[in-house]
Amino acid sequence: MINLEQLRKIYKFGRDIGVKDAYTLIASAKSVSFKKRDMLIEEGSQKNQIFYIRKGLVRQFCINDKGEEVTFALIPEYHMVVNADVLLFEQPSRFYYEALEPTKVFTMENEKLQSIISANPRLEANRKFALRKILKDAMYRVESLVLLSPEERYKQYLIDHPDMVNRVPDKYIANVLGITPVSLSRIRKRIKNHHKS
Amino acid sequence: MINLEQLRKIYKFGRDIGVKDAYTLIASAKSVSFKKRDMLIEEGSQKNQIFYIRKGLVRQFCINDKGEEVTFALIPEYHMVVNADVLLFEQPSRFYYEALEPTKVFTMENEKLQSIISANPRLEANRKFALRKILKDAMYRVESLVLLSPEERYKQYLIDHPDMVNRVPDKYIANVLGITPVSLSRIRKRIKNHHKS
DNA sequence: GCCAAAAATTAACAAAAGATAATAAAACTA
DNA sequence: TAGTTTTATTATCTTTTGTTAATTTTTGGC
Repeated sequence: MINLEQLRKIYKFGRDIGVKDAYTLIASAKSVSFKKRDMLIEEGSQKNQIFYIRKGLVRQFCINDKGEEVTFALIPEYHMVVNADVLLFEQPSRFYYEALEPTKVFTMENEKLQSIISANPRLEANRKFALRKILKDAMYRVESLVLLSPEERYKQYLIDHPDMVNRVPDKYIANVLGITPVSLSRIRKRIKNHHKS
Repeated sequence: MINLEQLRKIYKFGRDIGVKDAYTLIASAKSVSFKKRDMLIEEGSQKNQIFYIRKGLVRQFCINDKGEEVTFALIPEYHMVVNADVLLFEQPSRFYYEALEPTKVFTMENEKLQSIISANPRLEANRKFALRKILKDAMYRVESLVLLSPEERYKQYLIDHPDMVNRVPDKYIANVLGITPVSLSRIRKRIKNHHKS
């Protein structure tokens, strides 16, 4: 059972949502737990599912032409997992979504979510809020990739996600920043040395 | 005066919009023309204006710490200009928006746009459509920056924006791709040579 | 068409990044 | 805890990029 305190925390992302509306959503959502290394979404999936991470950490990755895994995003608790391929690009998912930690989510078919929102106009504001958050994150990331050097990008990442570095291997973070693990290791060394002097 | 054919073309971006609704919007929008090098938005602006480019080309750029202009985006006709700083990040614009060609836009205060949409529920679908387009573009760009090398990124850019290369200096495109103009020149040379062999 | 300004290319060098492999450190498991 | 596996670091070498400046090419205005 979920109490009000938890509810408020869960809906941290939805600044404007009321408790009643949150209940409406949660009541219709499936609550699912994933063990470490379980897949939330497989490559090729066409299912239009939306996840909300209550607890845990999800890694979005694809397999490149050399057969290597490339981590594209690290998505922690209080964030949404939306599959852009299915939701926006109307194509099968090119990405896997894997739980890196024991992970608890609420999940719902997008169609169902949309019909619930239609039936509860107050939720519309929340949908807008969630979409804006996703857009903000994407914009912010474009900015850091275009305007910052890899080293600056890593420093900013540490500021923006201070806990992430303790939760996942560096090689995942390297991929997210668009560089190789070897290069990240060198950047870390460089920063350490500059700091000493 | 604007005829129906023009209207359909203008609203290319709004797949689902009806002619009546388009008129509602256009009737309330200001139609503005910019000469080459005019600024649509200045750095520091707090105005929450939305632009729709009917014709022309807009360059979004900022000034970096060395005082150099860095082009962040190139926005051609049939696209929206939204100032993410004001609209999403609630801060003064860090960017300039400059017309690179004689440019005609429709423009409206975001508040006004929102109230018109509230009063015309059919427009809601169009708002969603426009927002999704912006999100798609941002996501696509993140992907190309994270997963592709600069050379691959340039090749993809040529495919996605085949006309852009004839409309703007290469140095702007280099910035958009997150590389220096010198580096882009070398990439172009490399591609030309590989193609020959 | 000529001239001035802007842009693109090239050169030369330094710095950083990619690739691959070897080694060291850490994390996981039996 | 010992042993295995994974991850991080380091080394070596190649490639690419950044930086700065010189040179060539292109563009735009008169």
